[in-house]
Amino acid sequence: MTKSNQPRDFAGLRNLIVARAQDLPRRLTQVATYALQNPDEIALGTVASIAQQADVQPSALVRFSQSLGYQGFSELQEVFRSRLRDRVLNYDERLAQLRGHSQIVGTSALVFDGFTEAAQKSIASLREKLDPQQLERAVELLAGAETIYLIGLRRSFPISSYMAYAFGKLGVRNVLVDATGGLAAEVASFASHKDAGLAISFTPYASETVALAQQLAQREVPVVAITDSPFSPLVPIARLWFEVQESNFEGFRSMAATLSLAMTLTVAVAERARKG
Amino acid sequence: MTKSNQPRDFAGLRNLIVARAQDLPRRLTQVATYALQNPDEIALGTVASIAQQADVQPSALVRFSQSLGYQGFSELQEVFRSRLRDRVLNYDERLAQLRGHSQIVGTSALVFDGFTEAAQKSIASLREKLDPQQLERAVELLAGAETIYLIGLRRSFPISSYMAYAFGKLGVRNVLVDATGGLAAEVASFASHKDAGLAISFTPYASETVALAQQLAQREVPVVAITDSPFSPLVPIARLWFEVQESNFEGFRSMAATLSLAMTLTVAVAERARKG
DNA sequence: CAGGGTTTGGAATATCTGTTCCATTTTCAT
DNA sequence: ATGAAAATGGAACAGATATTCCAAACCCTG
Repeated sequence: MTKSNQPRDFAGLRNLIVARAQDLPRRLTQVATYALQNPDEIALGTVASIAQQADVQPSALVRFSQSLGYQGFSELQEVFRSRLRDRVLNYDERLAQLRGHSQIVGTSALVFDGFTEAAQKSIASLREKLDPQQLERAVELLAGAETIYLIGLRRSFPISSYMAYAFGKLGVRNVLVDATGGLAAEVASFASHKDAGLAISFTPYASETVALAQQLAQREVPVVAITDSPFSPLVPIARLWFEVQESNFEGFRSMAATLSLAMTLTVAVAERARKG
Repeated sequence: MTKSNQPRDFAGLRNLIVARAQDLPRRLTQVATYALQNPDEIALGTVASIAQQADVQPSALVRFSQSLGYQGFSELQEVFRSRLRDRVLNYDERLAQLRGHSQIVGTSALVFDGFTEAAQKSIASLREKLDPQQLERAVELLAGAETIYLIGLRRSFPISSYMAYAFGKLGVRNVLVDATGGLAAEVASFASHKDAGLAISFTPYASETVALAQQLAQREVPVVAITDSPFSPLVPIARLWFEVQESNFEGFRSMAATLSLAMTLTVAVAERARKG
């Protein structure tokens, strides 16, 4: 017991339970079956509530956890919770998880693993949340503009600069309002109501981005925003806005979902503009 | 208070929070923002742990819940938990299921679907192919450099500009060699063998990128390359190179995998450099 | 700038939760 | 059938948790 190889991730624990289930005492097998069939209950319930539903004593749950090598039920429950949690394991947890898998090849591999997982999760989550009609409206709005003003600084600059490049290739008139030369405000002042703006900003919202978007809005230029919360300062300014929540690893936010949305907007707008 | 219209489902609660957030006291607004941005933490954390992460007092969480009409925090938490229960599948399971069926509404949704699919595929494939030892060597090489010269134009510019931004934040000396002002060649001529270059280029390889990388290599500056084929003109120049094959949709290449690799390099290099 | 109400921090408290322990029952080898 | 070992139930306990409460700080309004 306490073999120190207790899995920290759900997949591993699942395998362990399946493997050990048959040569466990009767009550504990009962717990094992229940656990695999109701993982959400294990994750969210209390010892008492789970025991009642699984028709065992609370102590059986603790014993079950211990027989799997965990210190107590709470430790096992943490693994079930990680399955529900939209959080990429951190550095140490990742290390712990890889122990024994014998593919520890270096710390940068861990970082890579973390970032790719964060990217996958971000994209999956956006895919679930994005409202297609909202997307359609945004495309329509932007496609109708004479010129599209792209606003994205700091972390969002890669996104806006990508769009500027791609729009250029696709023959869509656009202006990348960036900070080089400090002419941003002047550039934005050329915009009219026939144009449109696309502002991208995430916590902590760069004040220049917000100011520029505001400037456009005041000139009655419709603005589409990509941001990360309903409380973003871009939201009250924007005609339409998208909420993109990126998973993060070690405090660094993935940008995969935002980039995918940006590419979508670029291509869809270009297509729409060409057709009508 | 206790208006008996407290939502029991997450969507309703979300709307309520968004609506009420602005006319709540300062601390409670802070809680509202945190709650919407970290719903999983609210669902799974304890009052103490959440309070710490949101940087408020535990009592603020209870007050927040009550001001929304709930009896206490636990009641509010139950709603956040229901959201996790309803989400039947976890990310990996969902990822597998997404393949193929997704109800598509408009044509732009189709584009979105295509791009996210391409991004997911690219990341998955890089995850399989990437050699951890190669990654480790690249990190070591770059971390040892006095200054890192970042070369990426056109389509690769978002990547290199992201790295420049992140390196800057992390205190790693770097120069983004871009085309603005036509001074690229001069900038690159400052590099010495104590520095390192990172060149990013994909088909059709921008001639300036290749030329700049070549210039660095001739000055005995070691160059790490990110490119898409063993036949890339960067390969013979580079000390080390990564092959990143991005899936494409309608001829537009995803950049998700490249971006993930770029983020990995940035963070891993910064960490390595800090340690020595 | 004074005085009212509101908001906030932080300690005190009452409740709930996981865990332990031990007497009782079951199981199984002899 | 018998005794030892393992498993089980259930109550007792220790610790953690949500909640309450009150004094201090903070805003406004007049």
